[in-house]
Amino acid sequence: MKVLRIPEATVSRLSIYSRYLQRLERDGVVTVSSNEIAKGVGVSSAQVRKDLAYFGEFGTRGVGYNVKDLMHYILRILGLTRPWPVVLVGAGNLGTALCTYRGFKDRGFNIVGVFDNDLLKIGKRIQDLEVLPVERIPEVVAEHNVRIGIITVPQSETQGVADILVKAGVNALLTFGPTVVQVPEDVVVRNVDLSIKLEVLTFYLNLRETHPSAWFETNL
Amino acid sequence: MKVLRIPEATVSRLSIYSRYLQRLERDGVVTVSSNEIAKGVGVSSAQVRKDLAYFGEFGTRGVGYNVKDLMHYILRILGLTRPWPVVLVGAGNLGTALCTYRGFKDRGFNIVGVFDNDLLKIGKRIQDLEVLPVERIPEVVAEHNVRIGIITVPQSETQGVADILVKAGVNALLTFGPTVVQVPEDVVVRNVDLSIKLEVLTFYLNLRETHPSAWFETNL
DNA sequence: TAGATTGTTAATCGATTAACAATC
DNA sequence: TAGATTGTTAATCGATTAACAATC
Repeated sequence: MKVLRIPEATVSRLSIYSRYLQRLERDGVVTVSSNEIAKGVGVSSAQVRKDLAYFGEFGTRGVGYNVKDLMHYILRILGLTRPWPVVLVGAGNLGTALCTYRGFKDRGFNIVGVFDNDLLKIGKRIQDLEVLPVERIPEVVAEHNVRIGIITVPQSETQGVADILVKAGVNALLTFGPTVVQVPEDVVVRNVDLSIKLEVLTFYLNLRETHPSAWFETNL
Repeated sequence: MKVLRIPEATVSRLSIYSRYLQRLERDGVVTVSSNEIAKGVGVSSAQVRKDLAYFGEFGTRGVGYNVKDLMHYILRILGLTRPWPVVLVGAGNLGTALCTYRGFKDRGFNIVGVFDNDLLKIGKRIQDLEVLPVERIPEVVAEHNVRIGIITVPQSETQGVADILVKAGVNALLTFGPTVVQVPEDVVVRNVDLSIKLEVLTFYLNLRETHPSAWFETNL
């Protein structure tokens, strides 16, 4: 039984490599070395080769990698060679921001449904989508075979919305804020807590103020 | 020369512990053990004790930690015992979402200025703030002694805005999207790329589809 | 062939965990 | 004193890096 254990950091870096390769391709570059990729994105060349080695052999010794091919391989590893329909629950400011965020569409994420339970928001148009009541989640998820849900409702409602999405068949969730949601173990959840991000900054600023900088070293 | 090397994960966890402690305090809990904190936030109790041990001895052997005291110690470590003025550049949907996000104010982050260079947005009111032209960044940063800037402008303008902020005296930045900004080495930058987060999800979904699940194991 | 760069192994580094002496 | 839990050390685990044989 083959066991493949991939560091999450590797997956994130693959995503970064693929963007760099897209830029190289736009610039007409045909071949690239692990060393160039490494410099381009700020990691070591051994790291680049190791990350790729988890998934196969994509280069030519003595030559390097074909930009277009490698980009395509990585996109395939990340599952990005096909579009992913996504539903978004919570049509507040953050939800609206994510709906209009071009970075999603660029990578093949299509928001196919926006939901809210606020009567003032239902019926509103965001881009070319109408905000629908939460009750219609199962219908839209089934229709588009949606696997991914983004939850941008207030913290207190996040668990409830997660339950509805999971029941409807969604098996990957992106949540925001300090919430931790309980889901069946076959559902993947990732969370973005912007306040924690800011607190990493204040920790660092505070440390530098309270202690002479020469005395400390952090890996932040 | 004392060298203190703190894993960034430790800092993030401290932030999580402090929220959990706040909840306990609201519930009137006086004492808590590392084991209870661990269960409450989903890490090991050794991890909790180790994270705290970087900064001092906060507990009583045989008893545990005083909830209120420990919470305060952690907030002090994170630099959160004082308010932090923050400026936000980019008054689009994401910027507006962050301005109205209560999670920031709850942790002492006060947005004291919102800027944009779009004439249609300048003068608009977001909460109790008026959107100001980018030219006024130095003035506001100086007036409130701002150390932290959040950049929510389009990718192509991020570097330029970072330069303006750094020149104005800001030394911590939070950026969004796939951008990597160049800053002097005394400036701390953290980035949130929501698309990468989604790609971690698609990687996982894709892996499960393309390979029999029993054959693989990831640490995602 | 000489030069270059990959793929991979072994060494290193760093973070987490287990275990336990200290001590309330 | 007996029971509990901390603070800390040493062991373990896992990820990164250095180095080099393979090979274009």
